[in-house]
Amino acid sequence: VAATEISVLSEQFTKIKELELMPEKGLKEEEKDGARREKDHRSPSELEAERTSGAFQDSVLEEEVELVLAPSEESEKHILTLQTVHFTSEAVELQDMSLLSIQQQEGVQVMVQQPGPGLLWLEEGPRQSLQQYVAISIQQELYSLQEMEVLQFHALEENVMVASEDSKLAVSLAESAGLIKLQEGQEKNQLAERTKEQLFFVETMSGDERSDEIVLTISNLNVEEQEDQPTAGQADAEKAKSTKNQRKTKGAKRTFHCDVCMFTASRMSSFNRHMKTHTNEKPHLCHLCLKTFRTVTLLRNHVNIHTGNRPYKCNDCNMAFVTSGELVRHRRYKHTHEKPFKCSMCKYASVEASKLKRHVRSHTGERPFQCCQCSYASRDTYKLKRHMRTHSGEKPYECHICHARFTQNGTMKTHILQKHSENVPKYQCPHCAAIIARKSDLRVHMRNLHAYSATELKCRYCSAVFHERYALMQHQKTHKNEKRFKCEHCSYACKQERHMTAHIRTHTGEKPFTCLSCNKCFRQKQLLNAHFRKYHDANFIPTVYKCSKCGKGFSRWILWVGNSEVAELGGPGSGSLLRLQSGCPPGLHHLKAGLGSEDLLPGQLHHTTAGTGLSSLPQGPLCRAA
DNA sequence: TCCGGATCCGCCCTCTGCTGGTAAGCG
DNA sequence: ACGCTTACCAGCAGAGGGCGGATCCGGA
Repeated sequence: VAATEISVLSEQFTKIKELELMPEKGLKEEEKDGARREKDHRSPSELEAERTSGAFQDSVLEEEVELVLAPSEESEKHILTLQTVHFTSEAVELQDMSLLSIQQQEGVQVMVQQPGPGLLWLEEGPRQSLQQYVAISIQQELYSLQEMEVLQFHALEENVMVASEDSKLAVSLAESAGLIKLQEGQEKNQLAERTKEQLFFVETMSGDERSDEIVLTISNLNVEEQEDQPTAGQADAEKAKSTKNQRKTKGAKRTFHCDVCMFTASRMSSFNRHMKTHTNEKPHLCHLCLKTFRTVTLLRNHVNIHTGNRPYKCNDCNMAFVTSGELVRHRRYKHTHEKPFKCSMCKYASVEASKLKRHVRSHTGERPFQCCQCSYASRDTYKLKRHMRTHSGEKPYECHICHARFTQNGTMKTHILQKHSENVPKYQCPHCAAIIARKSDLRVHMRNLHAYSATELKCRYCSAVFHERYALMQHQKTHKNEKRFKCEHCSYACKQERHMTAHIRTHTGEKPFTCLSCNKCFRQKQLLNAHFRKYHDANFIPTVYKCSKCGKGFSRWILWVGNSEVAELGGPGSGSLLRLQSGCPPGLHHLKAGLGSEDLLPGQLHHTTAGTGLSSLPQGPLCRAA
């Protein structure tokens, strides 16, 4: 319990209460427990005038609760010690009209409930120690006073000159064995009628000479927040302050208006129930999770979550729900397909209003959920949450087979489908033979190869023009086997430009590749490399392929695959070997120029004589020029 | 006080589609 | 050997469906 001292004009309270207090003793008590004792001989209206003058600006609380009490600046007395304490909600009992409730737990706790005119009552539990606590809650904040024995409360109405002595509620803890209410119902009503101001000032003071009595006086109070430390409680206080129970009579029918939210009700009970929505009053406790609720019905629904009790069962399927609302919604989604919320800009309709609200953002472009780390903003909370993984690096989804991790569940499922599943669906391009694993990639394929191009796509080899890339590529393939590069100086022709470049050097005599070791020059880089390895690389061991028939060695050989394909391997040499079907050389024999294809035996290595090359071999089903 | 309907927020999911990096094929 | 092309792939965002849970309110 803190003992914060504030200066305040306080005489008014004593005048209001008409209490006889001893300033000297009050000062002592104030030093001891922060309670304030002082007289004030002015009326509430005078106080209000001073209040509105706004001179008083001292802070009351030490820590998280900072309030500014507004009465005046004249008094230098210390009025109240306030500090937030943890409040257990045990035995909080409020009635519809309750204004104040008091209870004792570990000592004494005083809880000021508002808004609403009505009762002031106190509930007291067993005293457990001499150290008493008085907790005062003003608009959800809870404050504590220490070592208080006698509590006296005084609720005052704004602009009431002097409150009746009878309206005071004096409670002696020694006497209080249970609930103590205002003693006179008539006085309660009077108080209820007159009490309009919803903020209260709580004043504590010693009650008698024995120094074991403390008087709390609750009166009107302007509670203002520190500018730099707004609190939820204060916000509610302001809301509550503006909330007035307005009973308007129109003929025989009365309506009740809430100034906070414009709610109206025709019945007092409805109005009172509504007004509870503007407070944090939640007296119904779930004993399983300690959550609190405003009504028994809400609590009952909540407890059903714990127990698994789902009383609302769907007749069309085996689903069951805790609340009727869930069942109705489920039936709309799954069975009736009723979608009452329709978009005015498109054909979209939804079961829930929130879905329509979310959908409308796709029309308006509204992105209310801003990322705090980049410029991204999303249209709903989930997308922002998902986006935040890009900053945190979180990858919550793991492939159970290869343990690769992913940021999104869908990405992981695609991964499993593509990498670890059989019979993976493929997507056939409707315009070509391409088969692509993903639909989205097929779309990319279509866009790149089959989309119409406004600009003309010219063939590299002729004057043909196309507007589709795929058609151009198909056309250019027709040039593939053409020896379209023709020598200007002889009849040589070839398919590749680089070959023609090398050939031209035979006419120009150009030998641009020079051996750094012996200055010998070559027309082609490969020839230089072979020269260098053969004559200047000490570690070079030439590979020799021997003819199985005569034992003659050769530096290169030919891979013959099946009956139709020939691939040349190996470097230039004095001759060539020919292997019919790779990896199975039961024997080797020479191939001589002019040898017939019938002499080539499958599975055998053959060779050509030096200088003849395979191009001189006869063409046939088993042997093509390579 | 209770019940049912309605509303709201939040969470998680699927489906979809685009993007950019990369490896492999090809010329 | 090199550059271009392209399918493959993970990352990421848009849109929407469905449900969980809390809350409010009218009416019985």
